[in-house]
Parts: sequence; C-alpha cells; structure tokens
Amino acid sequence: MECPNFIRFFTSNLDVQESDVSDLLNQCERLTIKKNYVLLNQGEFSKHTFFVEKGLLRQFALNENGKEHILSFAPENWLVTDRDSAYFNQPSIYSIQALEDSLVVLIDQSFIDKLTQLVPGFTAYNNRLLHNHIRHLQDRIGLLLSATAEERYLNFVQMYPDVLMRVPQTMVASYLGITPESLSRVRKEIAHKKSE
Amino acid sequence: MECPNFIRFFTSNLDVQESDVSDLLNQCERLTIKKNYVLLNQGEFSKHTFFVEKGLLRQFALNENGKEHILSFAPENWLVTDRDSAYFNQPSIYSIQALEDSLVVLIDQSFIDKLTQLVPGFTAYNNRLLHNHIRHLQDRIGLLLSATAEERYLNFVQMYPDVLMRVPQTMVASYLGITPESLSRVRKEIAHKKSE
DNA sequence: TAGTTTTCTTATCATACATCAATGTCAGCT
DNA sequence: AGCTGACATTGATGTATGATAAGAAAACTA
Repeated sequence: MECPNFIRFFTSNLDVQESDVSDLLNQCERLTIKKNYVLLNQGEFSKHTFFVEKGLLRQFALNENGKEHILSFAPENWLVTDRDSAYFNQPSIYSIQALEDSLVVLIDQSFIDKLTQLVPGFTAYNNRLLHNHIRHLQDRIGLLLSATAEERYLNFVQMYPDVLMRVPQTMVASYLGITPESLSRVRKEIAHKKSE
Repeated sequence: MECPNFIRFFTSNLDVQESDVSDLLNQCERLTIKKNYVLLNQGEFSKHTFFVEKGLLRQFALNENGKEHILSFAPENWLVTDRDSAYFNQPSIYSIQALEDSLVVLIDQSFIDKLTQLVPGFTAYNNRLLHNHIRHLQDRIGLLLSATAEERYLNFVQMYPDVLMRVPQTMVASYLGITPESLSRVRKEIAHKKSE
C-alpha cells in the first residue's frame, strides 16, 4: 500500500530525505475505508490528524435542528483534524466521513515530534500551514458575511472545481449554507445568464 | 509607558522571567493612538502583529459594494495580524483601526525569534494559540452557516459581553453580518420575549 | 449651552432564500 | 426488466432580513 502523495507532501516542501519520511510513514496507521465510513463521530475523541492519500473526506456538524453543515471538504493531499479533540481535550463538535472510497494516513503527535527533531524547518513549515489555514477560514467568513448565494457558489466553483465534480449538489449547498433547492435555482440563473 | 498586560500575557503562560520579557518589550515599538486611527489600511503591507495593551481595535474589510464587514474585535490582551501581509507577502485585505484611544505593542519576527530562543516552550505555546484561533474561526463559520440573526446576536452577547458595551450597535451588526436596522429589530424581539 | 453628527429606532415595502410538496432522473440492486 | 432510493428540478407559498426613509435619542464639538 503505497502513499506517494504523503511522501511528496513532506519531501517537496521540506529539506528531508524520502527514505526518512518513508520510515515515519511506516510507523503510522493507515486506513482503507469505504464511501460513507465515519472516521470520527461528533462527541468522540481523537488525537489523530488525517492525511488524505486518496479519496475525499468531509468534516461536518449537525446542529440542534438536525441540519448538517459542512465545514470542509478534504480531497487528496489535505489534512483534517478535529482541534477540539486533538489539541484541547474536548469532545469533537464535528464528524469526519468519507465521501468516496479512501486511503487515509493517521498522524499523531509522535509523528510531529519526530519530524520536528529530524527536520529543522518543519516547525516553521507547520506554522505556515496553520497561518494559511487561518487565511482560508477568514476568507470564508468574509464571503458568508457579505456575499449572496450566487456569489458564494461562483467562488466555490472557482476555488474547488475538482470537489464540485465529485460531490452531490446537496453537499455543496450544505457547504455554502443554503438549501439544495436554492442551489438548484442559483445554477439555473447562472446558466440563463451565460446563454444570453 | 508601562505594559503590564503585555508582560503578564507572556509570563503567565510561559516559563520565562519577567525581566526578560521586559527587555524584549523595550525593543518593540509602542504606539499610543487615538480613536479612529488606522494602523493598517486595506492594500498596504505590514510585517507586524499588534498586541493590544489598552483600548480596542477592529479588523475589517470593505467589499466591492462599499460595505464594511468586521472580521474581529480586539480588546486588551488580544493579538491582531494581517496574515496576507505578514506571512505571505501579499497586500492586506483587511484594515485595522482603533475604536478607542489605545496603546498597542508592535511585535515583529525578530521578537518571535528571540522568544523562541529564550523560552523552550514558546513554539508549542504559539502553536496552541494558532489552533485555538482556528477553532474560533470554525465556530464562527458554523454560526454563519446555520444560525439566525437572533441566535448569532445572543451568541455574541454571551461570548463578548465586554465588547458589546464598548462598541456602537452598528459595529456589532457588521460583525454579525446583518444591518443595524435588523439588529435593532432583533433586540426588540428579545426584549419582548424576556418581559413576558 | 446650543448645535452638529452619529447612533438607534420604527415603519413600509422589497427580495433572497427557506419550506413544503410534487415530479423527474438516474444508478444500483434483485 | 423493473424496483428502489438518492439526487435534482420546479412551483407555490412563507418568512427573515435588506433597502429606504424619517424621526428620536445620544454623543461629540465648538
């Protein structure tokens, strides 16, 4: 069970030998999971970060009214963590589920520690990832605060054309914070405009 | 010009001498600014992180329609950074402005480097701050996706009772992503419910 | 103190999006 | 081939929030 994406993710951004990453990888648990499999349930604990080697995950929450809201999609080469659980010893408020048959590498703190020891630049790189993540979340908040459903959808199309093709519209709607019916209408509108 | 908050912010969470933090502080620029003063304009560059020793800042953006949206408030003991500018060499998409007369400490990379050298636990602490920040942003996204204006307002009241008392409603509305008029209505609704 | 500006409220009307219900489409299953 | 269940579309209707306007209250400023 090879994990070329995982290897490339670390070697291409860090000054580290492929064999070293490979060794660390071999100490990590790997999961081959079927579509719909739930890696982490809302309310549970997990100290793992999930690296998506293949497939597609989603991170989502159910609110009091029983409505699902997708916080993020995670296709190949993405990392997903439940921070409440992994870093703050609190039950997760999100569930993590596979939307396709997937291959996932489970990263834990010892992996981070070893890489930190092994690669001088890792801490800085990790920091950069976090800052970048924050930027993305801020962008999303900006959109939710000020953009219409149509604008948010167009932004999604541009940002995640790949994900768009791989998930049902229902999920995109849930990510955008609108109903599937509204998304259908928005798409119709856009198609109309284009054909004029 | 003393900065007790700044000193406490670092000494109370890290294993470091007060005198050491004090020395580092003395190498930092400090700004005493008036209400409405703009520390950073949308489109400009800044490598600084702002620590609010006293007063209150806001981070906000103007969208294409000329509407303001507040990303965050920063009262005493908060850190504000424009990440686009400080970490990714891109023009800032947010402005940072004082909402009260304030005292701000300017932190730059050399401060971080020195503290990292001086205090073994600083890197981990800094990481923790970032993870925590991410959690807050995720919470906010969750609210924007699924909660009504009233629910978002009640959440704000609970989370930031202090800020609530210090800023005009217009600003709270902008933070919540609604118009001041709507917020006024929401408040009226809530008052009604309570008096029953 | 009065005057000016900002903020808050209230009212009316407009609209984007939600809700509910019906129907259409298509892939997977037996 | 026919059924089944997930997904997408469409229409009718409802509702929360936006837009605009105007007056009241509060906060500055001279």
